[in-house]
Amino acid sequence: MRPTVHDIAEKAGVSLATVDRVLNRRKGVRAETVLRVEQVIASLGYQRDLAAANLAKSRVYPLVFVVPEGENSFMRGLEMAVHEARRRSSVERTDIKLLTVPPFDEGALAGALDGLSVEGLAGVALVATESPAVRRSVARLADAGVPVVTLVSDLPSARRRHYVGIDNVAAGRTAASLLGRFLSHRPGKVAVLAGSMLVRDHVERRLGFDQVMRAEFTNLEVLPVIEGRDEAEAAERLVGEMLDRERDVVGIYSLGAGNRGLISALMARGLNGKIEVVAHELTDHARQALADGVFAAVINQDAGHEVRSAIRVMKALADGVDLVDGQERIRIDIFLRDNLP
Amino acid sequence: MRPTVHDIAEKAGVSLATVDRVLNRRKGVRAETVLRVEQVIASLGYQRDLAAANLAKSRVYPLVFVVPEGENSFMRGLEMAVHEARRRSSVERTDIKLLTVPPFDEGALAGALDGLSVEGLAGVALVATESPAVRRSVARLADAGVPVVTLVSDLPSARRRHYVGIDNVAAGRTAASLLGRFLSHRPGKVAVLAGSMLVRDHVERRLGFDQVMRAEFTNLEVLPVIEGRDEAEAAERLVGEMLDRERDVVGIYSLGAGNRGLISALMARGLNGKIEVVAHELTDHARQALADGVFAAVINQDAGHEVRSAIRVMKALADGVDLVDGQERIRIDIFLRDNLP
DNA sequence: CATTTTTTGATTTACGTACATCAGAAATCT
DNA sequence: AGATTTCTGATGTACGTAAATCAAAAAATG
Repeated sequence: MRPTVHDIAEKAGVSLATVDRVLNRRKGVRAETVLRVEQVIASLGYQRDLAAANLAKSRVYPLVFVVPEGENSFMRGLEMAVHEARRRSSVERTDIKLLTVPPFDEGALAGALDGLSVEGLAGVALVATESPAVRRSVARLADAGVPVVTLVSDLPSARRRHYVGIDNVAAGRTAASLLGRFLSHRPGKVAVLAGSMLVRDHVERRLGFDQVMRAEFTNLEVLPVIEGRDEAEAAERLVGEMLDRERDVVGIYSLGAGNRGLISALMARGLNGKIEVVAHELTDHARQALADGVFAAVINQDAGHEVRSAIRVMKALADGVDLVDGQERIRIDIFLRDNLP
Repeated sequence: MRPTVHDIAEKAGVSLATVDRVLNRRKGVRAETVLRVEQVIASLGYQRDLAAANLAKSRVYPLVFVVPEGENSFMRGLEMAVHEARRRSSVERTDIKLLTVPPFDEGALAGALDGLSVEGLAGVALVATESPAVRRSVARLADAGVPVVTLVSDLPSARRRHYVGIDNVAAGRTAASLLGRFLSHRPGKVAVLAGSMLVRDHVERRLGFDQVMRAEFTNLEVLPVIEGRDEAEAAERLVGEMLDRERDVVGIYSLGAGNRGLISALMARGLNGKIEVVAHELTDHARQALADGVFAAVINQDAGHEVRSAIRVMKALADGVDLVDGQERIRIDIFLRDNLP
């Protein structure tokens, strides 16, 4: 049997009220007594029963998710996952608010964060855009004692408590490794399509991709990055121009969300299947492209997992409880035509 | 606010005791009254507060894991994951027993299951070996109302309630797809090293592998399966003989646990890096082989995830609660040299 | 109709914690 | 020393459910 507050009170020779005061850091206890009680707590290895505590407090966890709006399918999937989680709110004692902000817009993101009333907030999860204003907004929340978690794209060294998402450098390395091996020492050029170099995940993927390309696949020349702002039209146009301009393009790494445009550009030129493409995020279009042989591989992160993980992490941080690390590591999924779920 | 038993009692015009009797299927309530109360429960959308109920009952979940013993590194990892979970027992209200049985031994497994006292058992998770005796033992547990879950290797159509593990056909297909693309239309032979065709996961992986090989990579000839019983020495000897006998072996799919033996056989002949190898399970040896370029890819299932999932599933089944499906889907991890964690 | 059996209500205790109140003890100050 | 402030104890209520007891009411039985 695990020890209870009663056991502590008895062993420390104090009343239940005093134990409660110590446990919940309420004032009105002599330092000396606090120490004695804390020693007993440690010696008994007491851990509060969170379920009982939450019951007594009628605890709910008010959480906020901030996600970029727009046509980006992955973000829409993330939003759906948040709604999904919301349906479990009564069981999980959460109260989830979802905010959407214009993509790649530091001011809007910072503004949304600053607009949050900090009162009783148990956690904030945001898809981060790199900027000083956003860092300041995160710092404000942190100062107010609100656990902040970054989602999908990190903001390292900011005062976020945790990052929920894949290792994007590793994702880029994986993409390069797959592409390089699929092209097995055939010479040629490789193009990279990104959304924007303002979001960290894209920067990191590119970094990882370049690392491996340069080190292992010297037969391939990596062309300058195309920034399609994660919009289908822009991506189609830019990729089209590149394809018309360059000769010997044998591979493309699409590390952002412009997949629909990319597919159109390839199809329009009858290059589908002739160029090896590795893309990110298993959206409907990407899935179709895989099945059709337009994409060779898709690297994915599971939005449902990420949202559930973010919720677990925010609750744990709010409660000051340990995380099960392995459980919160978001993994890189690799899909080929033959392992589509 | 979600409705409580008090709300039900009030609205149904009965006492709390009667509500309790209905909710917990105790006798002593007229059929007519039961109906009325149940209607109110449905109309209010009442859901019992599991945390409060477990608190009142001082509920613990006695669980049993049955895992094959022996040198199989993956199974040892699984065992470690169970011990890890055990450390969280007090928080998760579990009481976990771990049994090990000789591998590939139907009788031993069935015996272990039959030896379990069913009293109050909240769930059993086993790594299944295909056999009528095992099916019977599973049926006995099911009859006694104990939720049974298969782990890693399934026993479909038996009375297990859930399977926790990867889709092994998809894994085999993935392996074939990777191997085929890495060898990009080079002609040659491909060998398959399995543990035993008595365990379903190995059978299914082979099936998926053959499907894709036959359909997409006709340039490659798949050699008859080598059964190494997941033992290093046997695997080394059998693979060695195969390598000495066959010419033009360009790829190997190791779908079982004989990786150490496989690596030795390749090294001894200086074939490391010359033959593309796709293997299963990211053990220490496999990791090293990946880093050294002996293995091209490793397909993995995360033992920690599987154990945690099995526990969640058994608890949910014992409580008659819905699962979050997406959360319990075990994913196929693909590791290349460049995305090793 | 009386008797037995079944059903129901009322009430209480428990689970482990949170939190509030009030009185009394101990320490600190004047 | 008396007054004030700071601690501490005792006690009770609450959270939502489980479970037990006993009495009363209703129904079924003879």
